[in-house]
Amino acid sequence: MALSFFDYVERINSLLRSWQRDDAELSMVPAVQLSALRYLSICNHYSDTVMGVTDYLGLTKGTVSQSLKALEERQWIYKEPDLQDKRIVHLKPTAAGLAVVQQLVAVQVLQQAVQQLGPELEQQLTGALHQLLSHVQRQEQRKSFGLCKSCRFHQQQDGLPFCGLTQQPLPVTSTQLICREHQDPA
Amino acid sequence: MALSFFDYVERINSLLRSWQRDDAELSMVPAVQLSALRYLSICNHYSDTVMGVTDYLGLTKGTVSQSLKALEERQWIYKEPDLQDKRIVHLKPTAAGLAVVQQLVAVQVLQQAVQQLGPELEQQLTGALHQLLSHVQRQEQRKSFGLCKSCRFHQQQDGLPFCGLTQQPLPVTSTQLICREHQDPA
DNA sequence: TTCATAATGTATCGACTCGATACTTAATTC
DNA sequence: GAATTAAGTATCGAGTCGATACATTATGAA
Repeated sequence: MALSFFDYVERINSLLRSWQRDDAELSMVPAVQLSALRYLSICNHYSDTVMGVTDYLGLTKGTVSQSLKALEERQWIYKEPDLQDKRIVHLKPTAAGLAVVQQLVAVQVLQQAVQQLGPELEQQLTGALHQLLSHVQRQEQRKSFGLCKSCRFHQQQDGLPFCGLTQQPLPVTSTQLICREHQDPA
Repeated sequence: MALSFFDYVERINSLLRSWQRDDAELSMVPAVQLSALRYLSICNHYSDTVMGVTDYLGLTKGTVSQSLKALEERQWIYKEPDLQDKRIVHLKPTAAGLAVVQQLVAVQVLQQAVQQLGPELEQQLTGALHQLLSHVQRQEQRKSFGLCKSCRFHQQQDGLPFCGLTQQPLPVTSTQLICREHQDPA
């Protein structure tokens, strides 16, 4: 009997915790806040809301609302009311917030370790993970949070990216970000 | 730019959280307690202590001591003092505790999804993860928590398993479990 | 042997997370 | 226009978590 995939995930999680605790600057920052901050740095303009973070992190909106409030007090994000829907607030990382994301030790160490695998193994690893999540999402009816450009609603109109779900043109930068409405092509 | 390995890990973590919260019976049980319980169900007799759990989960011993106390109150584990070292207490899952471990939805869903990948992809995935953790462990001087039988101290003596580190014979069942003293072969 | 040091584990405290509940405001539907 | 739905906030209690202090037992050196 060998270690299961679940065991590896648990092990990696423990390592992530350890790295964060050993980080002199960020050890006092709750892990959820950093996860939310990182999400906000890689999600598109349809997804940078309280509910977006809520779905992504798998928590309740009350909990998330509090963590985001803390992030705002740290001045790592700021809020911007939506122009169309007055219920919605967009959450955007500040320059300081982005700097924090880029200094996350966990991301750096993992990235370095992945690179040591070499391009083939890295390809196999992320490919298998992608497929795995795809299966899970299909079976469980969960959101996939995939890249905008890999979405079944992603289109081109007059040479510019366009979202077939919202029927709106897309900022070019959005297509490289993840979206809470993402659906794999059939 | 595609999703990074870190992104996949974060995504899987969110799913794990969601599954646990949706679990009718276990949603009230803190995730740390379940992680500790599962660890105790797959670790050998050198590792089933407060410090073993502490190292594995990447927390402090005070925190872990509390969670284990809660597990004991649920009667999912029981304590057994060490015969040689009177400071040490061994933590063993009860029958009820083992039943809980085997009903963890997260483990089941992930296992099912991995199986859908097929044997080759599964092999690639776990192989890459194993190598990845190996690199990380070497660079960061962290514990690897690998399988007893894959340890550089694992030996045979009179046809029976033997630990070269503790200089003690090993129960046959231990060799299939993970150990906090595990070291990869040079 | 004896005394200092280290290791395992527990107890307590305060800051914080997290889910549950209740609530406000705004959009949508009928 | 009323009912319903959705986004977000506020508050509360149980529990996590790190820090600190402490008790007990091992270990190692003088």
